[in-house]
Amino acid sequence: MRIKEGNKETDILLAAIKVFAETGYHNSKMSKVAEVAGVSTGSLYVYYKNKEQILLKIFEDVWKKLHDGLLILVERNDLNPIEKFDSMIDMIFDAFTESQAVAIVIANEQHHLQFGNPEGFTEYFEKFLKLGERIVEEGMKTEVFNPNVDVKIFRHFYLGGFRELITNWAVNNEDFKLSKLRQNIKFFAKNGILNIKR
Amino acid sequence: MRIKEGNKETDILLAAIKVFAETGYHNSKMSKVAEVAGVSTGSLYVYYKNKEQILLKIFEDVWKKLHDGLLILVERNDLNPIEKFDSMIDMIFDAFTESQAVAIVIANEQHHLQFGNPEGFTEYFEKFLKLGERIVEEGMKTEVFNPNVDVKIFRHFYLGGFRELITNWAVNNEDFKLSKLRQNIKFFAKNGILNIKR
DNA sequence: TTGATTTATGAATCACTATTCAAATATAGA
DNA sequence: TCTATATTTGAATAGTGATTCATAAATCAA
Repeated sequence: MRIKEGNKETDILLAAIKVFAETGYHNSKMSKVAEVAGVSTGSLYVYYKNKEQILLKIFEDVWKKLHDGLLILVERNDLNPIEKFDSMIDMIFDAFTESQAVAIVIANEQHHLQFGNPEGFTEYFEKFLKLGERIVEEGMKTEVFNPNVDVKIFRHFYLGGFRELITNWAVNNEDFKLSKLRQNIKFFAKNGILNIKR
Repeated sequence: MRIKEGNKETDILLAAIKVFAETGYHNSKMSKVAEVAGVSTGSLYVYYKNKEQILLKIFEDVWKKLHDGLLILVERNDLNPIEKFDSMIDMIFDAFTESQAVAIVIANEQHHLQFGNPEGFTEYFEKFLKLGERIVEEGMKTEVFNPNVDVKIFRHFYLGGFRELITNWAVNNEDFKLSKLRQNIKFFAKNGILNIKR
């Protein structure tokens, strides 16, 4: 019996993230991924069924991690909705600023995956959204959040803004200070949802 | 001498918008575009240099139209910054809700084009952004807009939100009422920028 | 009607690259 | 050491689809 040397599965995934981020999924060659991973092209197909499955794995990992984190947050009862909302933004922010390459891949390919696979490309993404909505709806019940805001519209709008901003940071990170980005995003998001009497 | 019959150039562009919106630029075949346009594949190359040039033309048309409209708006001196800001949102909203297919193409391919062509994929997009910034900065000078907001961050965030929302409307338009979308977008955008004393 | 010129065609070309698979290699246990 | 089994390899395959170009068709002017 022979044992696998090293961890090619991980090597391949990391290489794919790097290559996809640099040249975009569609323009990335499997041979390049293999080269960066330090394995043969044949090995790619030992660990992944095909090119698209590699991309899906990248997404799954990101959204699963976010989902699991958010699940814990939602179920805490020592925090009020505003505190949860604030933590949620931090959580998303941290997940995407942890790796510029991952941020770029997610931002660039989410659309294709999301609308290309009608059944939903990863269950964790859908579940993650639902959890986020729960936090917002909790806040609406106690009227700390504006109950007139449409949750679905809110979610699309602010996630879209988030995405665009993070991509631009990832591509041109000298233009943005991360601390300022975080502060601005929180400011925008809260202004959009807090119930403010004027 | 022979005169061209009909307007194949336009037919091809409209067909490309339709096909690209349905299957995504990368998965769209030139033969399909030709079929929908009712011309031969050879004709595509009489009117456009290659596939990418067709995509670029779609973008150029959209951003040029928006740029020209915004230029007129910016230079009016019978409107204050808040009124201009409001009109600007209407203008963008109308441009993208006019054609679902165009909205989908723009939303899906803007990233690839924007970051694939470092010199800027269309001058009109850049100029359009500059004009928008001018409106915001005017408002900051008179302090009707919050001068602490970073214009660049604001712009990326709200355009990103806009984009995400419009795409989802274009793909699943039964989920969103257009009037409600417009109202919500204005609410979010103004909440993000207005200088409100609390 | 004819010839010149422009426009349109679509089969053939050509480049590209994801994927396969037969062979080679490495390891563990006997 | 030797054999069985698992792993790795990369050249060959195979499918795709953008683009080309020789040919045909249409129009106009003479």
